[in-house]
Amino acid sequence: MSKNIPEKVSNRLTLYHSIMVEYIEEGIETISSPQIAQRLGIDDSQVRKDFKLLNNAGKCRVGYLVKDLKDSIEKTLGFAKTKDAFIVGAGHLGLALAKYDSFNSYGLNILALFDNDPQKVDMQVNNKQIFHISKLPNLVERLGVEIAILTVPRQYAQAVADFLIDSNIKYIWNFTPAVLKVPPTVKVWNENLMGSFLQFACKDII
Amino acid sequence: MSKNIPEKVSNRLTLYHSIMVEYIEEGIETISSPQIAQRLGIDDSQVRKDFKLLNNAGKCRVGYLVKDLKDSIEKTLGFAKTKDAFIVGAGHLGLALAKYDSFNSYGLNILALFDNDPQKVDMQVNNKQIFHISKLPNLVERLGVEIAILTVPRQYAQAVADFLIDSNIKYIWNFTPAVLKVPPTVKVWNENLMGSFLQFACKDII
DNA sequence: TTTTAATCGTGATTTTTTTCTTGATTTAGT
DNA sequence: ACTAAATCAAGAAAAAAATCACGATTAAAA
Repeated sequence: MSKNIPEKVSNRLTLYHSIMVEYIEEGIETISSPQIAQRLGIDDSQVRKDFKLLNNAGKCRVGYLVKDLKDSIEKTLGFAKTKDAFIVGAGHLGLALAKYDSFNSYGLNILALFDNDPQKVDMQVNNKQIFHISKLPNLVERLGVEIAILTVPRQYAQAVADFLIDSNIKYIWNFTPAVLKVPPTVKVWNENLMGSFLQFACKDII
Repeated sequence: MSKNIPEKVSNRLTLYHSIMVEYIEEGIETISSPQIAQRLGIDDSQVRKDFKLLNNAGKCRVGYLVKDLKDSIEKTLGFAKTKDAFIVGAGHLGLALAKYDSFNSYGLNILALFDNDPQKVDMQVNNKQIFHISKLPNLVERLGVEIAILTVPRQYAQAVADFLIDSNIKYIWNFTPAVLKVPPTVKVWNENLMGSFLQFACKDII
């Protein structure tokens, strides 16, 4: 991904992408920036600026080709390039993510889950096996997996993260509310469910 | 929430909050902006600016009082004010969110779940009952619930959202990848799992 | 006490992001 | 053809956010 896409932009790009998928399903071939802008409650020149970033020219009075937009969003966001990942923590959230097929169409390939609960080990979820956590280091090495999706309870988050780092995991998508301590070689992405919700709620609901 | 807290700030506030919780557990009473900044990989003056927004003064050479910071973050983000919500869609994600106890401590109170699958109806999840979706309008009215957390499959998202809106739901926290069409009286918050992940992944993993 | 180093507070600067504006283009209607 | 309306493109302007810089404060060490 040569270009450095700002967080806000990549967020909007995925929203645009969803709209493109919808338009394709409905057989609509072109879409204009005001249409999209109105749908998302943003400015239409914002939409055009974002599309320009994709090097995707529109046609005056007509708009953009839905198919082309969808393709270049996918290319820009790297959907095409599949990335393998492990889910660590086969609790409810872990299982939910394992079943979340959208990941696949967005280029994130969940290979397996890990847990320390013997009852869960060897179960299958959405064709993915749950392994005992002790098997992780070996599988990381054999499969060259760099990404872990962390869905364990908060109190174990740091200890498990340390274990993942020892096992050579390079990227942690952190769904726990803990703020992980990691060395500079490891990148953490905090999925901050409450943060984004509070922002939403605070604006209106008092 | 009188003040209009920008999205990025409220995001950082929840991260600060997690760190405060951790410090309290460890019995540490003060924390400095450089400590926090280093942990999150951001600038320390940024942290101070955010704290200033909370009207929370620090002490030179010492830092801020952890307890005070935690309290004022909670006050500012409205943790104190409990908000009731329904989860619509008792699939894996819906069940996971129903079990996610952090919601409660952040002031979001899940009252019940709804689904159209007769097999799921009347089950209990984390002390919350699953009702048939047809019961929703009545319960919205009786309990005065304004928030729905939407976790149905994408293809039903718009239809279910329309139903929620007819039932007088005012805020939709949308976990589906669909971009909902709603009237201006209804606010949608898109939880864009892939968007935030792609942003993370794009930066490094190519 | 005096010095030193860490830390705060805040105004200035820079960078990033969004919105505004204007002119060109294109389709559809006259 | 000509006109009108919608739309794109792109630069300018404005707004927002992040970073820098530095004086003031304070706790601990010399």
